[in-house]
Order: sequence, then structure tokens, then C-alpha cells
Amino acid sequence: MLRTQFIRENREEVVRSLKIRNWTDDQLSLIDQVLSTDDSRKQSQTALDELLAGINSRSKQIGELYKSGKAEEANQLKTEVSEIKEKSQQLTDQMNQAIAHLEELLLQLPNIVHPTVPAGKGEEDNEVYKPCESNLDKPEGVDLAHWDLAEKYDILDMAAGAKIAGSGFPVFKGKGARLQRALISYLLDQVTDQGYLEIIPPLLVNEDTARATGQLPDKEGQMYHATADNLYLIPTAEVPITNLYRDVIVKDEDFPIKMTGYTPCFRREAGSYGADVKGLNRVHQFDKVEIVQITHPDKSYDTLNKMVSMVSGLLENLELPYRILRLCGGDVSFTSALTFDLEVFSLAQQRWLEVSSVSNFETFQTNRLKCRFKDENGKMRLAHSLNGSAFGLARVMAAILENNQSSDGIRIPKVLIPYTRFDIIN
RNA sequence: GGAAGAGUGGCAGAGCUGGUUGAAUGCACCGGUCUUGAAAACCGGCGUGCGUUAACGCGUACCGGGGGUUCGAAUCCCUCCUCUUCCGCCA
Repeated sequence: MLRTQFIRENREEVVRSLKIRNWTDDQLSLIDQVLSTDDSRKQSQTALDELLAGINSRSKQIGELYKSGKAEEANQLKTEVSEIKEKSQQLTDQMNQAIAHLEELLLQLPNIVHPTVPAGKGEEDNEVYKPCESNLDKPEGVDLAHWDLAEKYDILDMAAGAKIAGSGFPVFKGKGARLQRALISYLLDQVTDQGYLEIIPPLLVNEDTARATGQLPDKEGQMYHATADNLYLIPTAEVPITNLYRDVIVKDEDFPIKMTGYTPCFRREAGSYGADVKGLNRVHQFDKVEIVQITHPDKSYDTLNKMVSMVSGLLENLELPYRILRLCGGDVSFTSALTFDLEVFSLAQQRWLEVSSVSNFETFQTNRLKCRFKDENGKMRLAHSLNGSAFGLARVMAAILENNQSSDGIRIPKVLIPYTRFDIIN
């Protein structure tokens, strides 16, 4: 969420950013609504504070008058106070209304995009930041999509998942399950070697938590909701892990805060359909290793680059052809200022699969989280937060299976063999 | 699930028979004196949000969350949450 003060002081910047996000002039009027609502909020508060000051000073006097036995004068003041109180009640209501309305408006404003975010309407306009260097032609013998390979080698059973839960809940079996576990262990080992602290968080979170990272209220329909206890199943480890720093004042020397965690992720994916959702391409439950950083504002873009190159390195180690996209204004998420997507090429499907999305949220999340630090002048400032996946494993799995198939079976990438303890699925 | 107790500033810990208590005291932290330096000692400072101001400052709100009683609440009442201990149940 943006701060009103920021919008007030950087109006041009906000407009520029919203235009990159393809906002129409009509929609831009939201900015003025925000500012005028904030004005009336301030007015109410100034008036209210004055009344409250009157009540406070009279109350003090009343106490003193009673002590010195002047009950009559005290009673006089009491009636004055009750009159003031009526007015103050009105103003309080007014102010609270303004605050609620302001909040509602602010929730509609997306993050400011970074100057390097290209204009564009959607996916097709994303900038290829780092193209893929490998040959992407379909090689001889790479014919089967992962759902066919799954059946052939009996390592993944979507139908079984559909029976016991519903469609989009994969069941991994045998070497498939083991490969999945190998990926988790390998990635966690690599990432923790880079100084990330490993976290195993709760998989269900409360409302406050979901709100702080922005899943509520905007994405309520995307989360599974356990209504009996009012808990939400996490759509990503980003939610519980980032919330570890909700309402925390970070010490300068604690930067950068680097955390990682493996969790299953649960997404309702309401409204998805078609070829996109086949096999592991889009599922309701998938495993993911997430990386999160909370940094000093001056360092966050440097950090973003480091995160992207670390994640790229992991794809290289897994011997997967990939490219990096810089998301355009039409595709960058509501909360992000700058996002790089890493896509892996599935040779059998002949299509790109997004396996990681690395973003800098600047202060957009930390504002809601109230995650701050004291700068060198002793001033409270919001920290920057970033996160990325390393990786969404369902799709990495899909690509490994497809790209490494041959008549002999599916070859396991070298770095994973110590974890799988087999080198081929056949 | 049942019973009892507790939740106060970075931490520890008073206040809780309602009225200079935004909150004692100690520790930690920052600045200074002293010292060759450090430690100790001494002096001073040390919460956050919002409003207002050119600024110093002033006002206001906050003692787990929400609501209530009262002229006035950290202090009384209601409710929710969390923690501790005891009992029950259980992987």
C-alpha cells in the first residue's frame, strides 16, 4: 500500500507509474479522491483534537475542584464536558469514516513501477532481459509431454489426486516423489549456502497475516479458507515468512535479512482452464522453495539483481534452458515495483513455463507490515522487501522430465543424483 | 476441551482501592565529564502513530485487540486473542 504522504509529494511520479500500468485518465481521478479524502480526514482530526484537549483540561480541573471542595464549580464544568462530548462523537465518526474510505481507495492503488519497467499491455510485451542461448528445437526422441511420461514410468498420477482431493492435486509416486524431494533438498542446500536462513513456517495463516502481505482483501478468492477457524492456506511461503517481520523495527546492522523456506502452496486458481492447466502446468497444490529478503532501501535493487542471478545459476545447474523477462507495465503484479520472471523451456511442449518470479516490492509490503528501521539520522523509515521463488517445483519437474527423456528413460541432472540416489527413471 | 493466573516502553519490572502516570526503578542504548586508552563513577538524553508549525514546540491517541462505565481509566466492567500452570484428550 502506498502512503498518502508519498502520493501527495510525488504526484507526477504516481501518474507516470499508473500510465505505465495502462490506467485511463478516468481511473487516474482516484489520486484526487485519495488526496481530498485525506484532507477531510485531517480537518476532522484537527477539530477533534481541539475538542479532546478541552475535555482533558476540564477533567483535570474537575479533579482539583473536588479536592478543594468546590463541588458546584465542578458540576458546572461537567455539563460543559458532556456538551463537548456530543460534538466530539460526531467528529470521531466523521474521521473514522474518512479513514475507512481512504483505506478503501488506497487499496486500489498499485505499487509505483520502477523507471525501467517497459510499457505494454500484457505478457506479449514483456522485455526479454536475457534471452535463452540454447537450441530450442525439439530434439529427436523428445516427444512426450510430462503427463505422458508420468504415466509411462508411473511416477505421477493426476487421476489418483483427482479421486482423493480434486483435479489439480498431483500424486507423486516412487521415483517421482523422490525426485521432488531431491529438488527441495538440493535447492534449500544451495540457497542456505548463500546465507539464507531456512524457515519452516505454518501452512495456515490468520487474517492479519494475509492482509499484511496483500492477499487480503484483493485475492481472497484465490486462497483456500478454513472457515471454522478463519485461517487461510498459504498460496506461497512468502506470506508467513515475510510476516515474521510484521510490526518489527529492524536494527540497521541486521540488514540484509535473508530467509528461505520450502512449503507446499495452495491456490484455488478459480477460472483457469485449457491447455494451461494440463498436467503440472497449473495445479492447486505444488511445492515451492521461496526466498525472501528485507533490505535497506538503498540496497534493494542491488539485492534484486543478486537474487535473479542466484536463481539463474540454479537453473543452469539443473541444465534447463531458460530466459529472463522483465515484466512490462501490463503484466507486473499489483504489489511489485520491478519483476523478473524466469521461464524454463519445455522442449516436448515447445513452450515456456514460468518457474520463478523475483520482485522488489520496495515499501509497498513493508508499509502494511510496518517493518521499519532507524536510519543514520535516527529517523524511522520503511525497509524494502523482496522475494522470489527458487522454484515453483511442479513446472521445474515438468521440464526436467520432458527435456531429459530418451529411449533409455529420463536422465537425472547431475547435481540431483546425490539426492535422488538414482541417475535415470526407466 | 475444563480450571486458575497473567499480558505495561528494547528487555526486566512497579503502578492496577480511578485524577500532573506516557507511565517509577533497574538494565541496555546514545552524548558528555573523568582517563594515555578502556572499565568504573558522575551528568544529560533515550517509545510510536497522527494532527499542527518555517522551526523550537504544542495538541492528540496508544499500557495484548475491540467495546463499555465515568467529568476523567494502564487502573472498574464486558468480550475476543495470546501466554503460563494444573486437569482431561491425543500423534
